[in-house]
Amino acid sequence: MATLIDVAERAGVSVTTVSRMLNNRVPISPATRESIIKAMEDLDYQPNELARSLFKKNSLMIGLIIASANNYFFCKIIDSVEHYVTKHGYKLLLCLSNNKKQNEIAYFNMLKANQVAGVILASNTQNLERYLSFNAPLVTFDRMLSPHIPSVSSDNYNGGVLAAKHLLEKGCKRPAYVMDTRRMGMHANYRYDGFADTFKKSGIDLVVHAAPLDSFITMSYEDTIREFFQTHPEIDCVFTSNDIIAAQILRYCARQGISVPGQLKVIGYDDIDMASFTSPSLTTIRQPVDDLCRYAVESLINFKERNIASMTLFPVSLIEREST
Amino acid sequence: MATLIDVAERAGVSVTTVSRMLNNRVPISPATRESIIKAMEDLDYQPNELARSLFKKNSLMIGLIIASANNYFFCKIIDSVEHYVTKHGYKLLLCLSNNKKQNEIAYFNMLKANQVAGVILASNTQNLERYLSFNAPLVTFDRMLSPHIPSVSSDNYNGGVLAAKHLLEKGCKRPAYVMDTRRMGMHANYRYDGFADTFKKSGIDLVVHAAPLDSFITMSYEDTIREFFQTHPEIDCVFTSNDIIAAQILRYCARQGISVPGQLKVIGYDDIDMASFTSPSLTTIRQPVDDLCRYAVESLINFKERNIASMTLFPVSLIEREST
DNA sequence: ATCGGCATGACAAGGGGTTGACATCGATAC
DNA sequence: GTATCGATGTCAACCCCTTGTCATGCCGAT
Repeated sequence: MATLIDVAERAGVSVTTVSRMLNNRVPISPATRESIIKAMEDLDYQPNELARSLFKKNSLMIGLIIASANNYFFCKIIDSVEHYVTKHGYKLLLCLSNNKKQNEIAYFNMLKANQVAGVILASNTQNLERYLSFNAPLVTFDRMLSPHIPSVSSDNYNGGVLAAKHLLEKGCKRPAYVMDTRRMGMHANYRYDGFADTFKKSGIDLVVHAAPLDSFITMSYEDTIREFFQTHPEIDCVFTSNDIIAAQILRYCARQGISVPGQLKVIGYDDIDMASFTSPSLTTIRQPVDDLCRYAVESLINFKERNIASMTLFPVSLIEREST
Repeated sequence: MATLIDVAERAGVSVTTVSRMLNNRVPISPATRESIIKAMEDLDYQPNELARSLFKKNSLMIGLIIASANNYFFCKIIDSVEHYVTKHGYKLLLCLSNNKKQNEIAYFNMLKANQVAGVILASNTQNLERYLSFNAPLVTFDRMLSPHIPSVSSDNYNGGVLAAKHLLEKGCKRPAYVMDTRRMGMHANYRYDGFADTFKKSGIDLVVHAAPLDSFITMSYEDTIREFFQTHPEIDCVFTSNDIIAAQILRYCARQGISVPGQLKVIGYDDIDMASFTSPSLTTIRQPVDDLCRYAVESLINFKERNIASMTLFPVSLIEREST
């Protein structure tokens, strides 16, 4: 690969001049500028980002640690984060942890070793914070690691409330909540709280059914759903902690001849694309994923002081489709 | 961040010794080794990968250029590629091009500037090769860029053959192929060829319907499907160029009261997870995506000579489910 | 006492680029 | 004619780590 020296020689100027031009540090005469540009093109020159970052003590890379790319909701996050990272001239280092603590720690150390400009942590097992030393800005997505680390998430509690109100309006009396295993620090836990609180205000208790840990990584909820229907044939509506569970419930119903929304109303969470592909299409709580991702990325990039620790919630909305 | 110098000072040895230990260049006495390890732990030291890579003239990064992470098939690729990249001690730089040539070129240059160890190109518009200068190993995924660049893909022609044979066995007489827009160099074009050739041998012609360019990025095929059914009400089976189209056809049929597989048999391509979520579940041609990705990653890592240009095809299989 | 081998140290150069200090030189202004 | 300014050059230090060369000191073998 051509280096700065090659470019300078070919353009007949000094290395300093080329470097200064590339970094906009000083006015350059049109003639010089042009000959440098010509030389760069001739040589197909790309400044070595490694050398640059080494000197500047930061690379224009942002790390995203997330459990898997096999889950449709996570894909949306990856897609959106990549978009904003690139838009701001950064690059995305993607780290898929499978939700395992040792992987998360290893990735985190790797990202530090690569001097990343920031890390978005959208995967974690509990008690991770003591392993992380914070020299790069860090923001967590959908979870709270510690009060000192900013987190972004949708307004999960309200999501639960909206779902419950909607089902109450539709006349449901025997609700259920089917969810991924509750894990400490997850904002998603508030979905349940909002949902349960709202039903309780109407004097209605609900059934809760949880999938095994980490089902969401591979999106395999079939056993959970079968089990759920076998143990709770009486329920008349179900709210799920994500659209994937809901979609699989719809499929289960189709096979078992349970009519939706006639016999059972189903409402999901997230509003992934798949929610509108199912049949019947899925009523769901929409998270503004794109906004969340943008905020996460931009808060890393604009990070100044470590003291702006906080929690940022984005509003959710109910999208009514055919399943309720 | 702590540097090598800090570690050496704290361990009471020379920088040279620490570096040599880290790089396994020389035997180190147990006592020294231990005090260095202790110092590294105390200081939470991570060797600066940038400096390391700069000296070694390569970084342990691999770039994946792909159109989007919003498409379920691409997600599988991303997931799998990340897995193998990490397994071999490399890191993944994810680049989402939206299938736009200028983005691809920009990403490619960025990857070169970051001295990546290799690039997997799974996105491209036509005639890209003249923009790429090859100092890093490159492998294309599902497309052929030029005879000099190795490509990996599934055996698409055979996939088409399998689909056609299966439908013929089921007694279909009026087949259709619904696909993404044909683009030059895509291996997926052979799906059509295999499918059409096989039906032609039985004296049967087929209807072809194509979605607008780039529909696959957002997976929006609704208009295409409506149009297709309006113009071709007579068909009795349909093969699609991917499972997402097929899933949306199933949904269309559910809404329109077209019974599957009774009135219409549907067969997809890829075997993404969603294929088993639909109702009825989807018969499809399975690609061994994980094998493809592993091969792509490992062929980059083991790359030695530029002269092993070739095309590598992986076998496909028909997964029969409920839709046929 | 001598020699060889082992573990380590000291030193310098190098990877590619950035930056500050200071010098140079031609052109413009007065 | 001199002061000024703008564009560029020269030089050295620096970012952090790696590596080759040569030196040193210690230990065990002879």
